[in-house]
Amino acid sequence: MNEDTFKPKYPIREAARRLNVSVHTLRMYEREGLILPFQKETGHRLFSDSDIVRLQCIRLAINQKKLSIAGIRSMLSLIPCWKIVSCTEQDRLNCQSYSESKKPCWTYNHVNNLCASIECVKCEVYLSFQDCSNVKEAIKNITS
Amino acid sequence: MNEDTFKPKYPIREAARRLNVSVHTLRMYEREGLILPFQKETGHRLFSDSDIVRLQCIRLAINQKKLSIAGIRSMLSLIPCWKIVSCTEQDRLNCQSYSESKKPCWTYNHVNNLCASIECVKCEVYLSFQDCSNVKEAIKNITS
DNA sequence: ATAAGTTGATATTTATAAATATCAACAATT
DNA sequence: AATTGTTGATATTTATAAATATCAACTTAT
Repeated sequence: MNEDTFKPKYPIREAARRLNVSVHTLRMYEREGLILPFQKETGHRLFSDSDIVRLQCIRLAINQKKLSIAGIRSMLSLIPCWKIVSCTEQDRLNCQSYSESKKPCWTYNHVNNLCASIECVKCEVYLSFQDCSNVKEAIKNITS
Repeated sequence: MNEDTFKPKYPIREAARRLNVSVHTLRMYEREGLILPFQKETGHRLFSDSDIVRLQCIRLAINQKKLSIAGIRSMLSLIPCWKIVSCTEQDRLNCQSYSESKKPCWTYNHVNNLCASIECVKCEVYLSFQDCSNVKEAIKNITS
């Protein structure tokens, strides 16, 4: 976890090569809400080392742990983001992600709350769940 | 939710008939940790109306929401049981379910903690998650 | 210029989870 | 007695998610 862990680096083809999956698969994971890669103003994606680790966790969850993409999405939807970014009660009331729970918070278009002023791709919630099996730890931490 | 919601009633064959699945499938769900039906001293299972509802939710999760059994198990593993049954810190330290997070708490053989003196099948944690999509609500409740 | 990227759609392949269907040997229920 | 239940194992079927492979039309990078 050095200083450029989160630095956008690899074009999609290179990321796919490193993960041994197809380019299409990476776009699918994005469409499904599992990842949120950096995009240049031109629309071209650049993947960071953190993204690679995140994707390795996703691959592990699918191939070894036998979770479906929907299952991973459901797990990520349980991250108590409102505690991590310190939402006010009013923020929560205005948050679709808080009231629903079908998609990870970073897949929503946030309006009228704390997250409206944050880019999800740079948000602590997204960045700290590089490893998708850490959701329970997060729940423990906020309740202790 | 009347007084006999949780009363053991239906033999496995009758439960399977009501849910339109095979008897084997119900046993599989149990082996996978998703359900915990009452068992007579003879080993014969009896399913309650609550079990039927629970199983309907499981069927919905698999067939409509596209979760795998492993995915449902992972979701249920995130229930903050230690808050629901008011574990002490020492209870938590002695709890395999707290330290791991691969199976729902009711699938563990509890020793040296609060749950050692409770039958999981009668525990509030198990009984209150009849609807497996309520995990986020539970997380919200304990953090507010 | 060539290579690599984009979106969006569609079609196919592949892998495998989910479910069913079997055994056998035995016990409990009605 | 006949039915329904138990465990445990195995084998097969079925459904479908996951992944790949295609298009086309276009844009960006080197």
